[in-house]
Amino acid sequence: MATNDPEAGGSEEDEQLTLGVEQARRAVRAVRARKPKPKASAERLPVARVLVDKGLVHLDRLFDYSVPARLAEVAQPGVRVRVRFGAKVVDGRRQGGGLIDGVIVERVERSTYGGPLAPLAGVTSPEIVLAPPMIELARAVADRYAGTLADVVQIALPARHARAEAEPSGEPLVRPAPPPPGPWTRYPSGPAHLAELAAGASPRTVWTALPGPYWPDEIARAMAATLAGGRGALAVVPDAKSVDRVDAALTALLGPGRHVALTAGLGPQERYRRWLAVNRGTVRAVVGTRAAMFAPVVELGLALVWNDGDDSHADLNAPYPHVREVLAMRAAREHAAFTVGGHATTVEAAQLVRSGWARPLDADRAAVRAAAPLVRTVGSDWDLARDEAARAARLPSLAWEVARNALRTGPVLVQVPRRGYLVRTSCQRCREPARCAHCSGPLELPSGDGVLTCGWCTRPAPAWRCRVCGGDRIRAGVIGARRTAEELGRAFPAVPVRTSGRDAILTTVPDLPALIIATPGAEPVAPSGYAAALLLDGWALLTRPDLRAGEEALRRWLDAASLVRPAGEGGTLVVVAESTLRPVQALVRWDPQGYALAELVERAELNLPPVSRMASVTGPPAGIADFLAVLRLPDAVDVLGPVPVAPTAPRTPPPTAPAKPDPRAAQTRAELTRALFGDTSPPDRRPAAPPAAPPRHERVLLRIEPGRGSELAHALKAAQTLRLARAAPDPVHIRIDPPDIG
DNA sequence: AGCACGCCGACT
DNA sequence: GTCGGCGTGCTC
Repeated sequence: MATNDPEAGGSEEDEQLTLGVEQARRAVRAVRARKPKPKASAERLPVARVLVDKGLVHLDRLFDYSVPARLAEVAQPGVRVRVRFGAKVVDGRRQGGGLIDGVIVERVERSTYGGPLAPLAGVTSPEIVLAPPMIELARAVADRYAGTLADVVQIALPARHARAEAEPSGEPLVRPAPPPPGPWTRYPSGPAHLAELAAGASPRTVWTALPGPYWPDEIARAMAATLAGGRGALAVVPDAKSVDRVDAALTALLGPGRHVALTAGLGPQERYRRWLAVNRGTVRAVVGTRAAMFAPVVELGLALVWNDGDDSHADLNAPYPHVREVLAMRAAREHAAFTVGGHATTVEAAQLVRSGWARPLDADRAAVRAAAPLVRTVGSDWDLARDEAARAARLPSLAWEVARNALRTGPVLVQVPRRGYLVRTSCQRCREPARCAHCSGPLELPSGDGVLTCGWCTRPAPAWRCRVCGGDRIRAGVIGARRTAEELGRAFPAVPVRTSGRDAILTTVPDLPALIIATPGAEPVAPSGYAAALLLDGWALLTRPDLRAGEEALRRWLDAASLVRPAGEGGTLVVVAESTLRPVQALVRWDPQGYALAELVERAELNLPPVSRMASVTGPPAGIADFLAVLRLPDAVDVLGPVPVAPTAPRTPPPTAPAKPDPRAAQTRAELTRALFGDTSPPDRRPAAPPAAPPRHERVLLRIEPGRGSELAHALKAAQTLRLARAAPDPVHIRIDPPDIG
């Protein structure tokens, strides 16, 4: 067994020390006196290609090292190594160069590098942490997102913890028996789907989950069926709260110890311990939050993502891979089944069905009707509640009456939008977001009485007309806050009020009359369902400046509505939004698929993602100009902009932040900030100095026709690489599938 | 990123 | 005559 610790055994001096101090000193002197003798290399595949763990420098290159004979066996592809990097060669000998970490990507017969190879300094551990299939996946993800292999590996590999590694991982598991279908019997093809998984088949499905509390159990059963077929299963959910629910369902189904939960909240040791159990194949079922998308499940049979529209599924680290995309890539590469599930359907999921890549896994209308609450709408023509306090809370009378009745039988959920939705323009008459006639970008109204201008291509739109209703009057959106929620308490003085939001998230509430006020995503679960839910300020969600505003609003409503009792048990939902709006209609009809499909068709007509692929490039104007000059685009790429970007962070971190801030995320946010604002000099020099003009930054959007996204990513990466190689000033940031396009 | 080598001003 | 400015370039 080779020595594992490079500090103890990596250098020649140390090796000699085991012979005794005096002897060693003599040996060292002798070695130094002698001409440098080529050390014996491994006979087979004497060259290791190493991904070195060093920032931007190496771009996307691997570095070749010779494999000393003593490491020939242990230096397998996928092991962590220590190498000297940055040494200088002075008359045939290398000098200096620090020891840095790396991972062996492959072993080859000969190097393509012209110069002399340095030897591997040591193998950190014989554990194969990045087996070739995982490296190939990481490379594919890097290509898809125009990022580097090193960045993706950084996301995929947890930090090593030596003590966790020294522990045994337990015994391999026996296959469980296939689970009974349970709640899957509510879906016509549910039991058959489980049977397919258990039989080792790999169906790809877009699962529209019935409302109600059964989805964690349904996920657990799909995973258990996959285990029964002798394969592994991976489920990625948006937040720790959801992990806990699926975790509990898995434990109920399989007993303890047959699966692991991977969340950001774990300490380094426990995280690595669980990850190793997965990597070693002793545990073959994983549920986790987004970083788990790379969990090295042995013989993956099912990759599942729940609620893929939730923005915490987009990684916060460059190159910002998305769980749905990564899992789809894994399923395809590893011949595993794939499921994207949720109460809502994203446009991306609809596209998977429409393209034939996946098939729907739905319940029929009768089952939907049996499970969903009664949905009622309150449009703009509210009559305010007659009750004095409800009036003060600006509560529509319908909402007030529904809540008052429901509070006799159980808790009532009140969903209020979070603060901070931006102001953008929409049609005065029909509320359709105003879009540019040329590129479908969002129209913005500069402060004062400016001309309507496209936020993407900067074309003015003086003669705008709504493309839906033909209206020509613009309205600027404003937003309501959570103040409404506080006032609600006064409208129902006898009822306990609890809130669940960003800072203090409740997971469950008792089945007792109470008002539960929550922001989207933070809704607690009531064991027997809420008696009613009020979705307030729906229009504020809908006028958000986001391409996904409608989809997002519907998704949040459906998630909240899924916590309400079925209509048959009196469950009622009141949404305060115009009943003529498409997302509202989709909620009333409980038709998320129909909505997503219509949205997809429209996106296709407007050349918008996900039908077209988009990328954004952000940076100082000089950097953008240079980048565009260097960029060799394939034909049929639209270049939209550049436009100045507002000095705001592109996206707020998800509300699922762990108790301890993730330093990696923080680092990235700092990086992002730097990228957006340029190098901010310390502001404390002159306390009285007027605020410096914010450094200008620009963003350009690039759009390519469907099916050619990889060409765009490739071109962007090539340009970025070229600029980085010559250390061009004014670095720019590339983002594929930017989340914040108007 | 570090850390070298590289070719032009003020010093023992 | 040297020490040293950090401008360009490489790291297997």
